[in-house]
Amino acid sequence: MAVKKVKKELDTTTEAKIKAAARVVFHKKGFAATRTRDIAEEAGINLALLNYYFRSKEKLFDIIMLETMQGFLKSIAMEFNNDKTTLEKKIEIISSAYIDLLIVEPQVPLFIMSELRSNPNELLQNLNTKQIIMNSAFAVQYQQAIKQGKIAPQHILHFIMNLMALTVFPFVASPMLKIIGDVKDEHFGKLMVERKKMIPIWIKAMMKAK
Amino acid sequence: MAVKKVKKELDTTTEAKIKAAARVVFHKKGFAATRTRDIAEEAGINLALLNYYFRSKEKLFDIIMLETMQGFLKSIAMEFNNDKTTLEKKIEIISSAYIDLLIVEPQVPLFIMSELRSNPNELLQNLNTKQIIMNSAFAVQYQQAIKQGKIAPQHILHFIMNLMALTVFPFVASPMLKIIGDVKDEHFGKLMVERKKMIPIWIKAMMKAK
DNA sequence: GTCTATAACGTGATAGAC
DNA sequence: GTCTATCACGTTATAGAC
Repeated sequence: MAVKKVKKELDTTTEAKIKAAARVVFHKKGFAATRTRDIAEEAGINLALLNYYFRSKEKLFDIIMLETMQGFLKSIAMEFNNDKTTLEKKIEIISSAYIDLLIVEPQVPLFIMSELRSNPNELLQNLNTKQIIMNSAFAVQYQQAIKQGKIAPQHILHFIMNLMALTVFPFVASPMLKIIGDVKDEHFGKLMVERKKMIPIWIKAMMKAK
Repeated sequence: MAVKKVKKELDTTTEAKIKAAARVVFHKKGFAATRTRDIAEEAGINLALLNYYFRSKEKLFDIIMLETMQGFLKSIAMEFNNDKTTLEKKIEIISSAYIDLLIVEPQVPLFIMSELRSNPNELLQNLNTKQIIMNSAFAVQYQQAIKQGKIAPQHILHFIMNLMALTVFPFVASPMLKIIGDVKDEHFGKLMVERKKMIPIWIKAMMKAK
């Protein structure tokens, strides 16, 4: 059958299998600690194929890194630029969507942050999330709310830090939290679900405080 | 002079120089990405001396890791167990002390968290911070405040997560935040100082919200 | 204790048969 | 496209002179 492969089958392509495996292993161990052999094994393919399709470990990594960053920032960036929703609604949507995302792929934030630490962040410059967020519909609404005295006059970066901190940090710190708090995986999951309700409430309280 | 070295001089010992260098490099790059040669160079000593004093890269790493974790958790653990201070005062002291600490060594949390990710956490088990926090004076005060209706009935781990998130996360995520927010290092530092004042205010507002 | 030289090993990448 | 075999190199660790 010389029929062109349809999209559904893309995941079973050798190339796709390698990418999927690379994603898993890189996310779990980071660039320096993963061996190309780990990826090949995870993908169930031969080591040579990795270089055949992607030329080098680094090239493969760059692809995974870029896609991961895009996936991670896309959800905020989009909702920040949605001019149909109120400030409060945005907070609910973002934190809820993020926690759902992180329950599925809890290693992503730590992966991104630890890789960004050493890398001369050329990769990031390409993601034009930069001014997309600071000039977003959200930013406008935020400044308006301050002018109207609805929220305390705090730098918008504090807001972004706080929102991300409350949603993302527990996943980044989970190994430590599980030990400090002596919490099992299942219980930890329950706490995260609770946070979906609480974070918007907490954030709103914070924004008014001064 | 066969006089025993006094404490002040300990830092100039070869062994101490290696440890100090190892701390710097491991914190910056993590275990997998650092080469013993990097440490030797940073310490200004010969590579062979590293193995002479510490037997292996891994043994040296374990020492740094343990000391770093202890330093990082000591400050919370101590204040949590201080029964002379009120709940509110504890929050102020902890967040302020932490931010001061992190301004000096901003790489520490990311180092700890990324190394903890892969490691079978035998190291952590030794730190008996485990039940020290959950059975602390703070924990008692926290439960009392809930009973007295002073704060919303939320699992104490949520509180710990929130306090750590607000103080620690900006340092963990700083590379990303600097790009998203287009912030220079100097401005970032100013934001962190602002947070010393704000975090206790925010936390108190959150604790009452429901 | 400190150095140089080198051994022993792991890992990324490729050549070449199929 | 996929495999086996192997190269080339960097890195950890040690032997042995000083």
